Amino acid sequence: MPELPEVEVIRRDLVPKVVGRAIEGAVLTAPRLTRRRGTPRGVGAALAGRTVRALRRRGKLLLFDLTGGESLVVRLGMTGQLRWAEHGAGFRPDAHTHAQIVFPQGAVLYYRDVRKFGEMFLLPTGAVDGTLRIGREPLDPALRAEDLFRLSRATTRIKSLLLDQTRLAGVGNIYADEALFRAGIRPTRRARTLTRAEAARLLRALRAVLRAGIRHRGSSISDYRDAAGSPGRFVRLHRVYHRQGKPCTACRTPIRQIQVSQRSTHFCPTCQH
DNA sequence: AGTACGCCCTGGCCGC
DNA sequence: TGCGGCCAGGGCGTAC
Repeated sequence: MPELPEVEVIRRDLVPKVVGRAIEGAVLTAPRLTRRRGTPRGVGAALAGRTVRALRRRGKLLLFDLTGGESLVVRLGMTGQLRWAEHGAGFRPDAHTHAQIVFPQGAVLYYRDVRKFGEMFLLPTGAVDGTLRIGREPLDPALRAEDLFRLSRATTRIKSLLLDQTRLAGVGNIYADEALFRAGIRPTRRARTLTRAEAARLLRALRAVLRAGIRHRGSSISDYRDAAGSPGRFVRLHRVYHRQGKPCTACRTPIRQIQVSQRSTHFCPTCQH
């Protein structure tokens, strides 16, 4: 389940591999992968001959900025993986491998996605933000506590608000639960009940947990792998996610699991208010 | 407009 | 051992 930290790890791994290199050709074999409205057939062929000018991340999206003024947008969904291979070493494509982007000297970037929730499409580079209605970057220093306070003036529960990509980009189920625990805020709280002090605490906790996630190369619950195929280590440092019934790291109260907006949600009933 | 919810997809796990 | 059914959840489309 790649969220901001996992996508950032993949981005950092791939930058030295792909930036400045020309794509020789690309084959996209799963029609579902290019299901986005307006995506022409033959996206793969359209990539041939273009050079990757930059590799950026916006929320959970990877953006390959290409010569020709367009960006290849890759959304990994739940189980999407980008895997780098050189001379056939590093990854062998299997039945769940739905795309390959071929670079010079036998290097290939594979896209593998068991559940096919992910997608790929091309957008004009300058139109990415406008087209995708994507929210603020939590790690952007320009985002202030006051901004999060204003964003949270909504009746929805704070957990759902954190997951709303049009408000805040990149936060998924794991990092939302972990950030709320570290901020001492119950996931079921109505967002608009948060005080300025709580919004500030939440932003600090969110940033800390996202940075720790990147530092430990992501959270591998089941499918997440980096570009080299290695799992992340951050799952060992989770304090609530998937720890239901286990003692809270702060007070020993058993961690509870509930549903919030159809998402499994984990929290400490003693530490979070 | 803002919020809620079903659905897409597959593998893994649980219970019988 | 086999198998049906449920669960995981990111994000879109639709309903309210």
